[in-house]
Amino acid sequence: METNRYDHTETLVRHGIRPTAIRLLIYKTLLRFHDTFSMAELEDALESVDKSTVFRTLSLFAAQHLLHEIEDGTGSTKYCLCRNDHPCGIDELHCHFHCESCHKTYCLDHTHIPVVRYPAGFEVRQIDYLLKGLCPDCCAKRHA
Amino acid sequence: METNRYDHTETLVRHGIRPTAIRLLIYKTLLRFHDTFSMAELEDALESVDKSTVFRTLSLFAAQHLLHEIEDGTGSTKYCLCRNDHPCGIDELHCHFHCESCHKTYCLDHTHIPVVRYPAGFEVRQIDYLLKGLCPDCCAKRHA
DNA sequence: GCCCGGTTTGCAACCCGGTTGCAACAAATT
DNA sequence: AATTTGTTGCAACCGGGTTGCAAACCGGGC
Repeated sequence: METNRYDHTETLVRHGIRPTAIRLLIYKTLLRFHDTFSMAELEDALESVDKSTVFRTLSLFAAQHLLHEIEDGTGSTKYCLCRNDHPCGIDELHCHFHCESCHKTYCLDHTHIPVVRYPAGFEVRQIDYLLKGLCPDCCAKRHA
Repeated sequence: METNRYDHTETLVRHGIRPTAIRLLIYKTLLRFHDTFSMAELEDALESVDKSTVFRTLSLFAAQHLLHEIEDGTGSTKYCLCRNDHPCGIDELHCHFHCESCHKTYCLDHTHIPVVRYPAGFEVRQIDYLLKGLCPDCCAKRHA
């Protein structure tokens, strides 16, 4: 629908990103992922777009604070939508959960990262908080 | 000194690791790192040992809970000594700090990982807590 | 409408940390 | 000593990520 298309252009522009056709396509496609996604997953969902373009677009989106980059311990970076158009403060970040069985990484929206007391002298800019274990689906499967 | 050598054999055996010469050498060498270290750093400190041996030894040490594996967002796994000889509970884990300037990763001993309230259904086995920013050295340099 | 410079894209090649198969070797078992 | 099991080095591989380069594209000035 037209309104959507317009919204997406708007969104990119608001983040200082030139809204090319491919960028709009990539943005539209990544909205299909509700939790986090990897570059490879996005590439698969975008048969016709080159890997390097996907890579550069994701890097750009992340640099412009349209996406968060997440390390989930698998060695492959995950991405998720950011709600803000500026570098997020620690109080604006949420926790993530990585399932050791299905390897899906969840955004725990509605959580805030608890702040630990750390030694003086460190200047903290960001905190990654990653829970690991079994997700509800995999817990259920195990008992089935 | 002989006592040290004995201690190291003891340590490996206590963790269910056969104390071969190379493993003792690797263990002795990794004790030189006070915070965390990467496989590459250890390899450099061990000119004569093959990369695959270092890799397999670190994997073994981690599996036997002699080492912790840490993701610091650089994509290269870091290791640090574990004080326990069993899988650590969440209350036995400490936080880490990764300096975005010098790329050193610190163990914040004496910290405990604060536990967040997460949705029901998830079974949490482990938590990674990673602070990022500037370490004391790099803060000081910046103001110099 | 057309040209120009800067930007974006696709392709191919590369990098590098990590990982594996295999053969040689050592150590434990009989 | 012979057999079995575990360990090590070597070389090759893997895959995610990254880069150089040329072609395609876009937007502004004429």
